[in-house]
Amino acid sequence: MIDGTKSQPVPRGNGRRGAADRTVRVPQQARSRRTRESILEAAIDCFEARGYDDTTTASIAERAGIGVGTLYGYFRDKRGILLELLDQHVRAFAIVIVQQLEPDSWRGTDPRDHVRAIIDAVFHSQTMSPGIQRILWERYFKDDEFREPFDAIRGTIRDAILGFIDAVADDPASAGLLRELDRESAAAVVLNAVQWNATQAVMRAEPEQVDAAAAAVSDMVSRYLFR
Amino acid sequence: MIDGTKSQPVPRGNGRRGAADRTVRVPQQARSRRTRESILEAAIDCFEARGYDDTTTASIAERAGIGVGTLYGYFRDKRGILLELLDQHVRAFAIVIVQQLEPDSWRGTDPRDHVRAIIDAVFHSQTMSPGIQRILWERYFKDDEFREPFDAIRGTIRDAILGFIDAVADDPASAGLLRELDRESAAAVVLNAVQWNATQAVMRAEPEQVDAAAAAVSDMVSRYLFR
Amino acid sequence: MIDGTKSQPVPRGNGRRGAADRTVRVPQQARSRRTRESILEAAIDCFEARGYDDTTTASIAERAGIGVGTLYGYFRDKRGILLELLDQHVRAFAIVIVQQLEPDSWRGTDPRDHVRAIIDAVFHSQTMSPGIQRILWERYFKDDEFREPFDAIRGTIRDAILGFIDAVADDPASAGLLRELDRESAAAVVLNAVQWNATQAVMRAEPEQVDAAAAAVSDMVSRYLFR
Amino acid sequence: MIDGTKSQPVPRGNGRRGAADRTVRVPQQARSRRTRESILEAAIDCFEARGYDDTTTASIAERAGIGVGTLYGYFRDKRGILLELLDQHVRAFAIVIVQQLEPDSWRGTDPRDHVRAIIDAVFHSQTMSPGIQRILWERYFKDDEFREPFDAIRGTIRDAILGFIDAVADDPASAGLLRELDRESAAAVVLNAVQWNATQAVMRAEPEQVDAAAAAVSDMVSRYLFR
DNA sequence: GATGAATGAGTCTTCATTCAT
DNA sequence: CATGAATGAAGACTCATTCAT
Repeated sequence: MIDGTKSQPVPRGNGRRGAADRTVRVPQQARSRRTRESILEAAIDCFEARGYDDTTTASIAERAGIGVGTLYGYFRDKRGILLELLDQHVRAFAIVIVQQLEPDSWRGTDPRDHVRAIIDAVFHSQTMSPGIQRILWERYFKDDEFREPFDAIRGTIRDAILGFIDAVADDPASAGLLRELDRESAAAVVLNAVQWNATQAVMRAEPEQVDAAAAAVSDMVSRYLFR
Repeated sequence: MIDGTKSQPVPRGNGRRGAADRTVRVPQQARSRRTRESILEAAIDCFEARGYDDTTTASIAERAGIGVGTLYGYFRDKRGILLELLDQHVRAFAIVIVQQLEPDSWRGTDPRDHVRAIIDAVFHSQTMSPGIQRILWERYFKDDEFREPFDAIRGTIRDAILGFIDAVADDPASAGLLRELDRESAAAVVLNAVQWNATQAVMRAEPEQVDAAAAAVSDMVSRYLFR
Repeated sequence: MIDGTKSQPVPRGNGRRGAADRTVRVPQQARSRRTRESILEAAIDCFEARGYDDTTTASIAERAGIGVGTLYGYFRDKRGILLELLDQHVRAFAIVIVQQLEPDSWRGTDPRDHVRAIIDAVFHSQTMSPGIQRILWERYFKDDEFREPFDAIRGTIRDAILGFIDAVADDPASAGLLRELDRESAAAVVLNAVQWNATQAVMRAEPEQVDAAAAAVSDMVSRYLFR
Repeated sequence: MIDGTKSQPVPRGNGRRGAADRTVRVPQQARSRRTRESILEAAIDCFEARGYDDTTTASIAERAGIGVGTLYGYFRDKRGILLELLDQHVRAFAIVIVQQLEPDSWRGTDPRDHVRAIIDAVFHSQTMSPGIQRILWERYFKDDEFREPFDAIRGTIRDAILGFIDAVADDPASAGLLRELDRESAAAVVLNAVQWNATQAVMRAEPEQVDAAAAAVSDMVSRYLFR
């Protein structure tokens, strides 16, 4: 999905590819694709309602209106479904961020405004429902195989931030704007600061707080990066 | 949550109080206390080795050198043990932070230096082993009843930060040092930024990175709070 | 079972005849016959590699290069395939034995030499791969419906042995050669002794042992039957 | 069990000992021992009624009047129960045979009579119910880990037979009685001949046939071994 | 005739918790 | 107080077979 994108190499992959891929249908036909979608939707509903561990594959299948066996035709196992959700949601999200950080996206505007805009977008993007987000984080801490693709995506974003910082430094139009920094660390620190504040904001989901937090984080990051 | 509270009564307790406290002994006898300790130690070892869900109560009991039944004399259930661990470790940690943020601890010194010192301490405090920390976070996202006391502690720290900011504002010696801020939001944002960066640093555990990250975060927070 | 039968109509068939022969095509067309063969070959490969229970019909179909559904056009079910294998392999084997035991095959030669030759052939005939043989025996003990055709074939062979004994007794050229025996029991006992020793030899498959065992069994049987 | 026996080292063992023995209670207490027995009895009933694969652990537990979990406290798993049955039945049986073949058991009597007596005993010993015997053989062909202990026991018996043959050869009282033989092969061949004929006889279980078969096998073996 | 997606019944095993001793 | 045997609910996953295309 979002395949045309030729920019950043946001990491792909379902994990255990290639090995014993058994049956796992690769959906090309229309109906197949729709079945796959319905499973994913059903999974989201179930995961949000009862959490990952307490969701049975049977309940997902039932909600999707198919047999359990069918579900296993589309996904290797329960984790495979969540992995797909991670892929869909987080990657789509990451791609946007990465795109926004590319020079072409901001050249000509004030980097500070751009930072503010991106952070605002991060806070307000409802790409992912809070429920799934919580599940994703839970698995992040619990499941090593899950943390890997998750961290890969984080790494991609961090690199994009670093690229952004470098680009600002090199941009004549922004001469002298950037502070003296350990850019590597700065990129990571900014990523974490934004990510965690956004996560907390989304998880509490009080609209006003979200705006205030977004503003505060923008302020902090701008002051940190720029003079 | 514990919102107006300016004082810092670092929250106590085992969570589910009030229900039916049944047997759960409050150990006063020396031997009882030692047994309780040994359970906690055994639990830490097991949790770190295999994670929370994959640790059986039987294995904890065995490692502690007692019978399974005995374990249930000291803790309501498996979660009760982790809750206690949260209490012990996180509270101890929180108390130190809160203390450091009290006016008496820094009056006379440059607030910027103080911030740097505290953040440095947070990053380097080995209070909690990475393994347990990971498990604590996992439960944070998974278990509502767990999130509650966890957030309570976070609230306490955030309040302490807010108190610190207010104190700096009111301190004649620091006149004009503090930036114009939405202090409530600032406190929360700073807490999140520091906490998550520290967590990531500890979880990856590369010494140099830790130092660099600590420095970067200090820099960011100082620039944000102060002129 | 086929008791009085002196003639040797080596039993045919797929077993469950008469029920509802539904689709199961009797292949007359050339291509059909080849498809049937390819299924059988694929089944042998799969059964040998993973055993009967652990072989899926899907894997057989895949190896045969056809769809699962197609497979069910040629065989009633999974067991039907093994039944066919039993039929093909064991019957072919039985026919040879039975033939060798017919008077026309040995009249004129010393019966003792003939016994030795047949037993030698049984031990060395590679008619059936050890893998399939093991599976056949496994089903023999497990599946009543399977034991039936298997025992029918054994009965045929036993009858042939009995016929051989009788013929030797009646043969003027071998006058006085045969010992006084309960011929019915003798035939069964000899069959079992040869069969089981050959099975064990094949299953262990150590060349020298096979020769030694064959010689010993020949010796034993000859001494038993003849003066 | 039968521990005092200082003779032949009939192989012991439950297979997977030592590794992850988890809980598996070693029953010493009276009640424990009785529970263990009741599980074994229930298992025999179930295995005979429905076969090994079609017997659920739940049905065994139910018949034994205990919870499923309890069953797993006494046996590693379903196979562990059958392994124990193998151990109890086959070993007890083997020990008797081995004992009978020891010089002390027959010195002074005619070896031919002794052989006849032992073979008769083998055919008539109801040590093992036909149902379980069938199951045991089924697993023998199917389950590698099962074949091992089974073959170990067979090896022990074969060695005992070999010892018997050697003893007869060396016994002055039986001078010249033994035929010239490849004794190794002879021992194996005799074992197989007796074993398989006995198995078939038991599985068909027609009393007269059993007697006739036993007599015939005795005759064959005697003629083979002795002048 | 061929296909292969869909089906769903069926099973072993784990483990937190209790309670009789 | 300590013990540890007993409990039994609960769930992921497989695969032979069918049938609409």
